[in-house]
Amino acid sequence: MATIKDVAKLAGVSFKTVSRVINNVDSVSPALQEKVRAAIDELGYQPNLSARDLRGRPSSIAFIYDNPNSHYVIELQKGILAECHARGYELVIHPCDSKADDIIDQLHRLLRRVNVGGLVLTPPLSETGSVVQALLEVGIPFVRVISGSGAPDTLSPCVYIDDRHAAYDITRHLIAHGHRRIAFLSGDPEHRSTGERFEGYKAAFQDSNLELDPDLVIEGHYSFESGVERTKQLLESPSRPTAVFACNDEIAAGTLFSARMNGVDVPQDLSIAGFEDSPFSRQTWPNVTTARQLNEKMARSATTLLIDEITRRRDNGADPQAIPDAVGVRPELVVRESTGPVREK
Amino acid sequence: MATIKDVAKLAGVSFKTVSRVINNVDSVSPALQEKVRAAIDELGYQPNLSARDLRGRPSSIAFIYDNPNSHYVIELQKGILAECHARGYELVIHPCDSKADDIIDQLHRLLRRVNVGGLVLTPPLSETGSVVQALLEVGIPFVRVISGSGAPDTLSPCVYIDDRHAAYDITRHLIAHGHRRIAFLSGDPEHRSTGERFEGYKAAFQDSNLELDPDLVIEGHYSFESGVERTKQLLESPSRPTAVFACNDEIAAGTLFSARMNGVDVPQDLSIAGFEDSPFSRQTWPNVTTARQLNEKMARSATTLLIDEITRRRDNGADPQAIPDAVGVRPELVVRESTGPVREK
DNA sequence: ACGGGATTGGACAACGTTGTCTTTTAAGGC
DNA sequence: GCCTTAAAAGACAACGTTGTCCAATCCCGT
Repeated sequence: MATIKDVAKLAGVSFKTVSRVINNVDSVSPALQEKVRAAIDELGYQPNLSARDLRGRPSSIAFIYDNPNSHYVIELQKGILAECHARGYELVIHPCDSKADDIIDQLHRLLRRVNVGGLVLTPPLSETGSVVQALLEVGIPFVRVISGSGAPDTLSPCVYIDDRHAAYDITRHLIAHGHRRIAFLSGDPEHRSTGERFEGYKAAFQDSNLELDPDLVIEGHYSFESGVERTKQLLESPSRPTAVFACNDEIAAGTLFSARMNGVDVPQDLSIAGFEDSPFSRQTWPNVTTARQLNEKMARSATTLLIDEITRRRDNGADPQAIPDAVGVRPELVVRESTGPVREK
Repeated sequence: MATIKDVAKLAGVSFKTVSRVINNVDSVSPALQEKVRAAIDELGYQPNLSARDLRGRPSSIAFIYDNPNSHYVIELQKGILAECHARGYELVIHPCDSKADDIIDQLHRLLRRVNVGGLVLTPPLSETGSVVQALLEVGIPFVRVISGSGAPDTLSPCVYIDDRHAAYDITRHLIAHGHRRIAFLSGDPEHRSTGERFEGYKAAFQDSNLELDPDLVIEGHYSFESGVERTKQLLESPSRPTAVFACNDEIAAGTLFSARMNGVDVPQDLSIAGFEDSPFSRQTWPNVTTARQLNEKMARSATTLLIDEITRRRDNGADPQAIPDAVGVRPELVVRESTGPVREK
């Protein structure tokens, strides 16, 4: 119920000055700023968002999602809300069916009804061409959270999974445990993620001033069977590794299986690391060390980008620091029982 | 971008008439109503919610929650959104920590910032006295979703789980399979839910014109052990039942265990029904027939109540039909393998 | 004391909608 | 053709905020 004028009265200044303080920009003397802020605190004043919206300063963003996995959605929502709250925005949520044929229409109606400043799109919507196209036409800012690694284009800012650095982290973890002969079990070579993960693996060796043995880099697929078979080869070869970095948890599970079949103890004889933090990594024994996608963090980063973009457009061009096209969020290393130090001889 | 005036121009009427049509009430001739609606459709006009808000017609409600179970939250959110959408409202979501000591303050700030018409409270917030108290003082409408059965008070409209009717449904299900001797294994007698479920059980017998054998009504607790022990007694007694209605799934699991120990086949020799659709009911073999809480439906009902209340207050007192204090949502019967027809002799 | 620049105040419009009036127009009954 | 009534239009204020402009004030150095 407290308005800007109440604040002004309490602070003993004109309501115009209060407005100036709230939107910081203009030149207000520090003394007055102090007084105004004190009055705001005392009254617990909160600017009325509807009034701002009406005046053309959107104070909300939309979160559009279509994902059956409630856990995933809640994590994203949490991240988005955290940033919204910190920046004084509200969130409008809009679950939908990305395959509905009136999806574009739904979005149009939403954008007419509530004056959102921009949108956060998540998979699979962020990868639906027609949706992206429609938003570009409307000219409203939006950010995409992309499931794959790397940004597909520059149509809008993107947040993606930084596979490369995560792979780097995993490899460094193994190196730190004294491993030097670390095999790389690749996923399908045509998948982008495979290449990214390999780059991280390679970089870790370089940064540690270690030589990488090309014989330990094994091409394969993202499957349990691939892990089983390739590991068998490795264990029978003369240049046996002391550790394996599998390109995903499924492969790692296969590696684990193969090791057990061959009487190889994990992690005493062989350390195994996976990637993805899928259920696989917890259903094996020992549990597999892996890298976990930080969905909440990705969502928060996306929201940061979006709000930056919104304010940049409002303050028209004069970008203090350019807003990046894409931001990678580095998955987190999850150390479990499948990796350990090299066995003493 | 389309405003009321655009619609008016297209329909060839004054913008005031359009406003009247949108808010239906006033007297506008059917012919004009038709024209206006056509224009609205053609333009895809959506009223600007911020403007309405500002004018004192809140067009959003808040969903306040604090629950670690993401699945539960998503289900509720889905139900609330469905109703909001149908009634032209938007949703403001506010996750929070019900045990934070500034929780009341958080709510106050929220209510100042966005002009919500009311709130939907879910457990555990709906059962936090200080929160309910604070909202009453503010005088804003709110609805509570209550986890227990029955409404605790009349401070606000409530939505609760209709245990009684669900128990009725389960008992009727057993009766329909030819069972006449159906034991009732109660939970802790001091729990409200136990009494409610017993009432449903009793009513099913009455409606079927059957006599209820008091020897088959066994007092117990909401525990696996209680189920095991009480079932043992029952199986050894001369008046053995052909079916058991356990007050929750945990008891039912105990009953199942006891039956197996005594060489009793389920469901051939004994049908068993539980209550709650907890993980227990799916982890046993055979899976237990039970009653499932419909969270989405509860949330939707709550939202219906809330929006009804908001509009009632706006149109000031003149309540066309009174809004109920409490609405029960009847859990759904989930038939699984643990219940079947009475064995032929 | 005077000019100049920074700081603050005041007046006003605008955003899109609804509520309250008053006025015009149309329709229907004698 | 006149009166009554209902339907529609019109004018205006209001919600809280921001933006634009201009006037008023203050502090500073000369």
